[in-house]
Amino acid sequence: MESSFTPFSFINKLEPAEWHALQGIGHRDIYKKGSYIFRANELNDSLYVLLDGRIKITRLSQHGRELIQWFCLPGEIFGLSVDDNSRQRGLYATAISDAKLLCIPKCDFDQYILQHPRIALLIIKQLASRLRTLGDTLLNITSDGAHIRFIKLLQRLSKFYGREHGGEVYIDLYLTHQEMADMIGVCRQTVSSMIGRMKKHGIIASTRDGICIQSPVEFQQLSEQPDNYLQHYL
Amino acid sequence: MESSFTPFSFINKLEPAEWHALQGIGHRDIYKKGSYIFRANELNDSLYVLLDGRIKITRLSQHGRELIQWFCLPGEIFGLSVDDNSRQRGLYATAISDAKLLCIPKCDFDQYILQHPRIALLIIKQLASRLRTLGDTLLNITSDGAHIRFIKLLQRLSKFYGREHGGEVYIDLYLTHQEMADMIGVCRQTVSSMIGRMKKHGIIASTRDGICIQSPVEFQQLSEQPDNYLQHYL
DNA sequence: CTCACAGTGTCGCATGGGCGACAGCTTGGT
DNA sequence: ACCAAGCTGTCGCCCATGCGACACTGTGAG
Repeated sequence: MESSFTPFSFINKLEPAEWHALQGIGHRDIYKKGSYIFRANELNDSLYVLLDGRIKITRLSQHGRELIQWFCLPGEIFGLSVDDNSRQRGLYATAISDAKLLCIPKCDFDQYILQHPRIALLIIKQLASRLRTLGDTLLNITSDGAHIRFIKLLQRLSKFYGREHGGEVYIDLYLTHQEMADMIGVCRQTVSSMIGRMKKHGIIASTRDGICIQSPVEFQQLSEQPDNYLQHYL
Repeated sequence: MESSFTPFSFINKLEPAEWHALQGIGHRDIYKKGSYIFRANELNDSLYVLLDGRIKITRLSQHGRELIQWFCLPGEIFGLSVDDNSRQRGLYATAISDAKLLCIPKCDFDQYILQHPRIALLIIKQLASRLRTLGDTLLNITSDGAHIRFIKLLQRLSKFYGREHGGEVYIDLYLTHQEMADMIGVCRQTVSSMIGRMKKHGIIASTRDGICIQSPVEFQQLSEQPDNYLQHYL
């Protein structure tokens, strides 16, 4: 289980000795599907490394709307964004499948970093990369209409979770329409109807197991079309 | 000039020796108002510390829409988000007033971090905090209508750049309506008319020098109202 | 097997807010 | 002092999307 991690794995980048030391300062824990690892307003000074399972990181608006910021796959580190003053983070982490975690108290982790400055560079790189991704998403959401938002969502997903096979790209991540809607800030029905029309046009296929982009090249071209073209073509 | 930095200053948190060492690995440079420090697709391996002046960090959509992600004030460090592979960052940094910078090659900075691991913790904290802010913005933009987006923008701005004086909060940052629109993904006219109506209601005052929130408490309450209430009240 | 519930497909309506247009204003350059 | 260029205020039209409603399907628990 813990042997094959994703390309974004933090663990993969550690030397065996570093990884061993890290395990020494944390403890392992198991969370059942659907349970929270942390909540927005909890006082909580831990960091987490996901060993197995899948986590979603979300925010909640005043009015109950959920925004999914990203998914963590095995090997990734998360929970870095505790605010030192309030000791809160404004985020929720929820296990979307049973999950095995390494939990590390923040103060111990800080010590660990001081002793292993190389790791600091990894963390900085990782945070910088998330910052870029999040910024992309923000740009996408403020400046594009529903169609392009959705197309770019699929592109991000396939970049992170995609698997190519015979010219098609499979996204092995089962997401409900509601969840996708929550990632791009549109309503569920809009996602449903976009998927419906894209299926009709043979651009994507969608089943219980995930979504498949049938022609990545054509799909790429779609994302470059102006919004109003898509509205009428689709 | 370089003596009084903002509360978010990176420089302020350095020991004199650390700051001295940092200056040793960088060189100073001056950018005129309106010029780019870096562009999205430039190969560029530098980090920057802003000594004096003001910088805006933006992204550009395919179709020419600009999104302002944040402003840097003196003392802050920026440009951390270079992608190691592409050596690009997808971001623009523009001097919005004449700016004095310390420019540091990334590889030297990495060495510096390895030698001063304490700094790494500062950087991590800083990035985590930006990540939180950006996530907030994203939530705000996906789940709220124009009014609340704008109100929360003013709240963020006053948190970062505000100055309290006699129960009122002054935001000493001159922004055009267009710029504010670019920060929350609405069009210029919408911002203009919201400002107009809020002025009429005596909630804010806006002049050439910035915006003033006349009653922060009342303003806070506004942000908790549902969107449709605001649409009719304002 | 069957019932309950979660997820999906699809209407139709109401409306928020984008966008063009254009008339004042400022402001800075010469 | 004057002009050009950029910023602001304000209309009005119109369309993409949100939202309620409801029927249908698939799946997991008992």
